[in-house]
Amino acid sequence: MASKGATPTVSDVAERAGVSFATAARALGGYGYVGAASREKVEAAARELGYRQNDVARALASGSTRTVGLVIGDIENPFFATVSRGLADVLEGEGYTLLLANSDEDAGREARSIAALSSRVDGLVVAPAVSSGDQALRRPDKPLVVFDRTVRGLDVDSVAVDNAAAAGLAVRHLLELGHRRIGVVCAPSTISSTSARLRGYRAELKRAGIEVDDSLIERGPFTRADAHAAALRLLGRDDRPDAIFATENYMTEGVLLAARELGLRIPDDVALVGFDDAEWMPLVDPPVTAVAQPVFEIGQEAGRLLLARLAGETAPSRKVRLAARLVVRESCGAGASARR
Amino acid sequence: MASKGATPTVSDVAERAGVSFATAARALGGYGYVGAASREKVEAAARELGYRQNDVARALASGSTRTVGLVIGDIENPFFATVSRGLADVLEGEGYTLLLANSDEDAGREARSIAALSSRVDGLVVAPAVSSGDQALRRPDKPLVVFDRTVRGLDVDSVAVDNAAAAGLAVRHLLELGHRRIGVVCAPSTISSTSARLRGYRAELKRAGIEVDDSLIERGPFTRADAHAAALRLLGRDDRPDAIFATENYMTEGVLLAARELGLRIPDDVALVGFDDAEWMPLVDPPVTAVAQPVFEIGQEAGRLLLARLAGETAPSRKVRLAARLVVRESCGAGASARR
DNA sequence: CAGGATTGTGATAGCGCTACCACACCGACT
DNA sequence: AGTCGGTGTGGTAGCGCTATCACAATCCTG
Repeated sequence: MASKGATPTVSDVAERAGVSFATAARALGGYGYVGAASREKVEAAARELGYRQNDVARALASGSTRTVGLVIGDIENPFFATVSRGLADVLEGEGYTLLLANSDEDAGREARSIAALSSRVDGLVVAPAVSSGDQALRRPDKPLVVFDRTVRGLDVDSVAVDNAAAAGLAVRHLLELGHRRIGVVCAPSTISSTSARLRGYRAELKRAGIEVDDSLIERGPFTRADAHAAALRLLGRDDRPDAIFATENYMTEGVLLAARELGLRIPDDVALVGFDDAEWMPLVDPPVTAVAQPVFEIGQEAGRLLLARLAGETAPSRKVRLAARLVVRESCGAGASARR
Repeated sequence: MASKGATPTVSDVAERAGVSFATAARALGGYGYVGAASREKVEAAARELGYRQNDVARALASGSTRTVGLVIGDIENPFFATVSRGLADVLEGEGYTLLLANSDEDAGREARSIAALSSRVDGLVVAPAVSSGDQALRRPDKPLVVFDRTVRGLDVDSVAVDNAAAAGLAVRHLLELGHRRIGVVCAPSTISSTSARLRGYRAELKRAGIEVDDSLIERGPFTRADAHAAALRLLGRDDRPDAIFATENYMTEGVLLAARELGLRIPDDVALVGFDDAEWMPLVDPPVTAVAQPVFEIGQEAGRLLLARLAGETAPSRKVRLAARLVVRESCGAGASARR
């Protein structure tokens, strides 16, 4: 073994440096006592041999992988992409790496991903696809942080905006501008953030004395294509609503696309308020009004919560609630000031 | 040890099933011979104990992690997000997991990510930030596939579109519509795909008998903010170009934003052709004409190349070149007709 | 019915590290 | 001098698996 062409191990370095395996391991691993002279010899030998430590072996021996698993619905969704960036931002600062798994918003795939990941990570960050949760989530043998959505009866750290209140913001804006028949294009309400947004929508209508018409709520699975189809159904009706609340960015895209195909003008024929802001929203015609979540911060906060647990914190679970804000542009008929 | 509260190991299962460690390991690991009776006993015991195999230990013992590392500039960039989706699509089918690292388009961070990842993955997929490459890339002890960009003198599998030709497509379109002074907003040309696109741009102008004016080429680092600033510089000039070629989606966003701020109408005051299509491009005012890369397929192809190497293929390196196509919408002044 | 192939089982040597222990040495106290 | 804490070093037991061996039992096949 040893020396040949393969990647050098601690033993190889030790031999070359003329010290014991234990000493080389300490110098290389950065633990325990090592004299200055030995350390230098070891470092020189490591450099000459091109030694690189084996993280897998280290993980097995130490019981810590320095890796965090992230399970999300879809990395192509800018919301998740940005969250993962915020998470990576915080984690990488502490030397952790991100292991990624797409659940495709499917409970089965999510469960499998969690199972597969959990033996190779120190902690997990998950946006649970189903609010009823899953065995894998219920007995987490590793620290777990949930974001964007919650799971009934699952008492773990979580971070999200107050979705009901944020949805209220959007609906109130529509109401204030005189819209009364407000439709909704949303994801399945098995997703807790969606159902919370729906709750906020209903509450706001009720407060305004408007009866909720459930037929105005179009649900689709969590994809662009489904959102598009749902929007087409809603806007294709004879008694189409005069405003639409899209509960998520794919849904907003779908409504925009459908309106365009149907030759409907926004906001004149139908107003639109979205949930989740995007870089392109100021750029479309008309610029889209939307609820903006502090997405990057959600990721960062999730990272901080997890880091605290990884550091051994045992306090009761924390629920971090971040504030969302409404970014008013022109798709609801407000401030049609400048252009058009 | 054994039984207590900790996660059960193969030994625990073996003991409970009343078979030897070796037999339990084979049944659980799915290798070697195991009789039907033993297998059942082991499976029952595993179920009762809630056994879950430890991937870290398996990786150390078997020398294979069933994990692939992906090093990209920025997961928030839809291009990379989609590629990673395509990659995951192919890899997960074979039971591989994705380990993700953002390089922020920085050579140093990239090198560190590669170093950190390479001891815990079976193979790497990288979009190299710098065309001159890096030590970590040069002596890959693991299978490596690069995509989108190339590295001088690095002979490894790669997949990308023919960037020069694709850029030519965009520039020719502008030329055919009568635009002569064509500016460029691009990323640093240390990125090989950017420099290839620039090469295509120059070649196309030359072919049309137009002299290249280097002052019309604005470079910025690879961020939205820099793209915006670069676009502002270019469009703010007294002798501003009458058309712009944006070499990447962040650059396209920047140009759109800058034009809007400057009160410039597209395509009347300035035409725009982008590189990389996006869902929102049909939605903006006017709909943006852009070169569309088969992004998902790039990811899939990278996955297939890597999988082949992982399976032991030793053929000389393959360079997969995919075709890009121009999606004509209205931002260059063409077919202001319907909107197809 | 001998003799080889096939199947099932157990024992055990690592994989490349971390972490703990024992020991030796040193200067600095009583 | 005797003893003690701090320091440096080597030895080595695992971490939870995979993989290989040796061996036994069963199965063909001529």
